[in-house]
Amino acid sequence: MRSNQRDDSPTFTERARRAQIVACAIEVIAEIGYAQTSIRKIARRVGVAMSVVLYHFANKDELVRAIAMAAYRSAVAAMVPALDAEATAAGRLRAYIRSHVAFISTHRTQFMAVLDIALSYRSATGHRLDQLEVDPGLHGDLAKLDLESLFRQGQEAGEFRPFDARSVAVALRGALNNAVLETARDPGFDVLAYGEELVVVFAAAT
Amino acid sequence: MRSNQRDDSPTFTERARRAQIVACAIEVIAEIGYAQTSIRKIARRVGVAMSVVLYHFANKDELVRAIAMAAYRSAVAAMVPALDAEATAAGRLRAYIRSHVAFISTHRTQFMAVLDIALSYRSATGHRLDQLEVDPGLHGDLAKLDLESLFRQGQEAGEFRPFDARSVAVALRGALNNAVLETARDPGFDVLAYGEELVVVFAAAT
DNA sequence: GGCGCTTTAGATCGACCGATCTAAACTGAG
DNA sequence: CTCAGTTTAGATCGGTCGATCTAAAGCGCC
Repeated sequence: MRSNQRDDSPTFTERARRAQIVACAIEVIAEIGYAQTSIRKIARRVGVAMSVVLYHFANKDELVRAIAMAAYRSAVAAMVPALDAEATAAGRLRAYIRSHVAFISTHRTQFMAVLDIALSYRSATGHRLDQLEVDPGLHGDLAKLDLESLFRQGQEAGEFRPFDARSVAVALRGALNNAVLETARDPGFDVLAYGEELVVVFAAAT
Repeated sequence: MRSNQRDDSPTFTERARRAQIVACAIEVIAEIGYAQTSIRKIARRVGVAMSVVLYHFANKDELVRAIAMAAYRSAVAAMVPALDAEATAAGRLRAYIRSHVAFISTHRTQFMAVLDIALSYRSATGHRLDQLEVDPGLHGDLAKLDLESLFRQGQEAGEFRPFDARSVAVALRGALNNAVLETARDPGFDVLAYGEELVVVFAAAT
């Protein structure tokens, strides 16, 4: 029976299974790619019937959302403290790049899976999604990771030259995401050294 | 009957159909994404039976290869002359960025389709492909578009500071590819202005 | 120890996939 | 006009997909 709390608290089994399914789904996506990943293959990896996965997640979209949520939570936990420790915009930019590549190197499969989802996912009408949906509680912390406003703050404080904030943000995000793809292509790629090059490049650029 | 040439010259119908199918495939991929694109949907867009597509292309892979070939050919035709007109490595870097973003803005759907393929495509074992296969005849010109060796040449000539050529190449490729994704997310994104920002950023960085 | 909720396996559904086959329609040279 | 080669439409194949349903098994509480 459920606990005597209000009826919204999940069972122990429920939470463990969901976490197990999410973990296995991340592995499968990182291995064979999101496009080739099916609920059947995830269930096979977990070692249960496919109906079990769809019992714990209403449909495929909800499973994908849970994967993204888990990744965002760990990324925020790794990066936000590093940014909060910096007083200047230039310092926060360095911390953003360094904590980002550090997260990539320590959470490789998780990041690859989420990036693959973000690049592959389309709505029913074929539109890409701007951002994977996350819990409302994460929005505040996610705002701290908005590069464009970080650049603007640095410009207002006179730390940065007056470049186009959006363009440089797009460029840096592209450079960071490409680090994940490069790691997928060549597992020996040194992501941390790459991050230090980015620190130099974007320090000179701003 | 076929022409009196040796038997490898395609019919007029053959070449026209292949070109038509490739063009429609690019449209479909750009609209709904490579993952959701099927031979059936391409055939529907062309207005023929699915078997017609598979009559002109042995299988899906050969069709994808033809799409990539067409895109590479037009990209090489647009970018290589711009690079050849420059005498210095710094000039070639500027020409690379400017001709690249110009190509993106003039061949948007084509570039989006090929990038989508490159990001989505996996081998049977799940590995990404490093590079889409192209005609041997294109390899020479494609080598001129290798950013890493461009950076190395500039360093040997003393034009560039001694940064890690591969890292900066990965960063620039990521920044340029992200321009295509940003355009997909926001059709109003000014790719040419973005390119000028990149010229400034990577001039300062090198 | 039996009851009720949770969780499971397995069968099944309709849909779409890439690929193949057959036969008909088309086309141009003789 | 005839006929061989080219190109087409349409049916069909085996397979995988996400989703649903049913019935049984598991399990904590009384």
